[in-house]
Amino acid sequence: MDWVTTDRISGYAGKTVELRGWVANKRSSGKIRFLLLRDGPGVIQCVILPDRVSADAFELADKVPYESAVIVRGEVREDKRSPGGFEITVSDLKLVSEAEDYPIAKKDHGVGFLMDHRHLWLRSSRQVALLRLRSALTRAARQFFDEKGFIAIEAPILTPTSCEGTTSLFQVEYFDRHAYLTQSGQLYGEAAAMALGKIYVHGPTFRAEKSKTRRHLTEFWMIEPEMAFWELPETIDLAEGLICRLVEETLRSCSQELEALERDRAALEKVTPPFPRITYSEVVDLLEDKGVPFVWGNDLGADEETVISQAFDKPVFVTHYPAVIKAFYMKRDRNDPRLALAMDLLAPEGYGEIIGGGQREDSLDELEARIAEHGLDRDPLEWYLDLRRYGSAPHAGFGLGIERTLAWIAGIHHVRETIPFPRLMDRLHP
RNA sequence: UCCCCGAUAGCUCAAUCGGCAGAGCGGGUGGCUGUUAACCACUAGGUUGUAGGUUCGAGUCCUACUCGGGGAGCCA
Repeated sequence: MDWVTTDRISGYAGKTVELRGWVANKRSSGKIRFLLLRDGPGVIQCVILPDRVSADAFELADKVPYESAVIVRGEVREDKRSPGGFEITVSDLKLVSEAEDYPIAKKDHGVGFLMDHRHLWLRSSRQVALLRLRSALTRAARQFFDEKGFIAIEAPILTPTSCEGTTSLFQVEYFDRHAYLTQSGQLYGEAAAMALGKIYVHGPTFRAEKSKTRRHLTEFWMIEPEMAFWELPETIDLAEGLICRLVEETLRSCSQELEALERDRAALEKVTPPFPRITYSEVVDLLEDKGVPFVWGNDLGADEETVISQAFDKPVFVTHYPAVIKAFYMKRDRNDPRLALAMDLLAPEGYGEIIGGGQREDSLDELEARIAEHGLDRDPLEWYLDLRRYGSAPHAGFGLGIERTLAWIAGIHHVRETIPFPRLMDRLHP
């Protein structure tokens, strides 16, 4: 007898199969009992009738606690009354492991309780949908770069110093000295781009900022492409292509997940090229038109980002920020040295910045001056300066935040649900 | 670090003006041959976050603390 999973069940109509999974729910009506079996790929309703199974199995169908592991054998039948269209008429039900009282009920839980039980919360349909969508999203992103000839590289997670010199880092003991958890793979990505041409880093990132918002985690994942001999405009095109690909792929292959998440497809269908591209200075004018007080030279806060993203129904690129509010490695605009060749992509619906990047400073003299201006320690960056000493070339790249992108595409409120085990300022467990 | 809100049964919450601590879900028992977060009946379940204060009387008012949630700054 074949062990079949629910995603392939439609090919087995009329056949007797075995399914292995967990008791997601059960209902009974006297002499007929229903058991919802969750097997990972999906959920299927199993019907237990007293004249089709042993007395023990019929009894078990009533007594088996939620989330117990079971093996079901029975005939696959198409039935409109069953959620999902197919159901199993059970001929045998075996208990693999009886569960203790399951803490997560069918309804009404607070976020704190669910986060304490994250290891079990993952089993719920919404979380399963989110994690499947996350997997589809990272797969699509990597395919997008692979198809274009990008080489995947890994950046170190333990680093000797800060990449950007601004944010707080997690310090760890490293033999007789200190090391820091990386806040970006970018600098290493630049070195790899000089070796391989076009590369991307897909890896974790750590920020010790005491941020408590729906957009922040202390540990999150980025995909960071870096391209030698590329400049800002084509880098923006690449970012636009990536986002469109991710949305297309979601709409094409994740309909069930979007439905489970009750995500409005129409909002995603609007995400087609070209995205609006506005400069920082134009943003200042836009904010003025909207009656939001803002001074040129300040960084955009959450309120400003919300106003900007609400002015458009697709993601919007903001470019040419004042250099002083951007990282030391950003290349200055030749036409206006106050500006950096930077670009951020703001997601619609208030999800904030999902991409940040731009063209890198490729002049040794300029970069040395920036390091000094930012008050950074030069010694640990000598290797980075070498990239400008030995065949420096224009280059550019960006970082895509996986969790924010997923939160936006999935239409969920908080990024903590977009990663299996979120790390937050006040939460390191489970 | 700052601002706001909260903590009552295993879970989600209610409790009027300061006056007998309750409901739904989950658990247990029983019923029901097509249920869809099934339903119906019965049942068990409490040091109201901690410490102090005001009061004849505190879940309710006051102070401190602890924990949690939301937001800001910073950022992806």
